[in-house]
Amino acid sequence: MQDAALHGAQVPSREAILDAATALMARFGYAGTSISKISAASGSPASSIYWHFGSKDGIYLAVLRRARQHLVSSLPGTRPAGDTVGERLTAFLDGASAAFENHPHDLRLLLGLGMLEEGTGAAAIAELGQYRLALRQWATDSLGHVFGLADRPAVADELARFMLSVVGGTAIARWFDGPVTSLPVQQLRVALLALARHHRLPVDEGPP
Amino acid sequence: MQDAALHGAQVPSREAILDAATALMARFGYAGTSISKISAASGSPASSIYWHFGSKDGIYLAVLRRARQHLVSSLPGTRPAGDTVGERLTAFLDGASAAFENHPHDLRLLLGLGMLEEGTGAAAIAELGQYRLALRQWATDSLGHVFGLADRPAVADELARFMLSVVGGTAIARWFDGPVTSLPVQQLRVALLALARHHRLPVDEGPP
DNA sequence: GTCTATAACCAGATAGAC
DNA sequence: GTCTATCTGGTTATAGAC
Repeated sequence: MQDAALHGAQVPSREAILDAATALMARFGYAGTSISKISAASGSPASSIYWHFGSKDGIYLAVLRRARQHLVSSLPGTRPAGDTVGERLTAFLDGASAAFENHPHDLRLLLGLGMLEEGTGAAAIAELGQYRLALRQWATDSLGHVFGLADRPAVADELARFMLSVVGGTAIARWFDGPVTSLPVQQLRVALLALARHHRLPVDEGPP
Repeated sequence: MQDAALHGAQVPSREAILDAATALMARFGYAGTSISKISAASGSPASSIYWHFGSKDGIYLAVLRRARQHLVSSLPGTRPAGDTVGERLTAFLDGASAAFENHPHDLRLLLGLGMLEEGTGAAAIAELGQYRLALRQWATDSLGHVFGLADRPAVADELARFMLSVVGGTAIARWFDGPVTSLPVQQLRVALLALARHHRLPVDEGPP
């Protein structure tokens, strides 16, 4: 497979193709997105697409890579501000909610395209794994900082998994219900605090 | 579209076709499943498939219908047993976890095939909505009974949505990680109890 | 109800001029 | 880097014998 990076030139059409492919694949999935649709949506002929990406798998891989970069670089830092657990947790959840709102495409790509196994290249599958790992790492680090869990990584990991389950489930609900549905920040707050207490973590919050 | 029901005959091949189509669509999605693959997997020629279901949309609709029936009929009743909130909640979550383990196909169909909008028939989309509603109704009724929420339906609905978000997110994690991942029953228990307390519901459980 | 055969079309991918 | 033209194969769907 050829790649524009090897040729050194800056290619505006490359980005346009990626934009179109991202939107289509987030909507219709990998199998449901054809080269000709990408061609029509981006304005570039099919041969240009192949010149840039070599194959349909190549486009998919490039789309995933860019989506991961976009999403990860839009995440807030892993040290949410605040003097108390409650403040830091609020800051963390607000940041997560904002990222959730601003990157529906990228999330859908991660979630919806998990269905491939056969029929797609190993590189794309690996990229998907990286995508998911990056999110997990971010959540684990952030929650570790919120609750002061440097010495209890297992607990941080458990909280992150639970949190990401809710994120994933909410993303599903969103693609049925549309943008009305957003992250249930309040419930997540209550749930995460309860899980922290359940692990006997010091949580400086009582009933109001 | 024709339909075997109109012809009155019992058709064993119909079920075989549906079995094959269910497995394939749960794995590869709607667009990724072709008639010829269903034909090869079920042993019936393509023309038989069209005789039974009329179109690819027709197969999809029938697959969804049957998956919904299977899943819904496998759910435990909406009145989990127990004298205390804690006991009823445990019974409810154990039942949900069992259904989750036993019906990965049916859940995947619900979740993964949400990506269609265009390109698939309106009837199939409506069926998907029914599918999802049935699950929501079951969760709402069950949690209403667990916490005694006959007079506070909004709270029951909120708890059900939160619970189903976790279920959906876990289903996603499962199709990355495989059957190792199951419903986080313990965390769900802690979270749901905390949300109930947050709504000032009487919860007969303190720290042990 | 199931078979073989096939029509009509669209998919992924490539060739070669420019 | 982009264009037009094209090849090959798979796709949905149908026709008509049995």
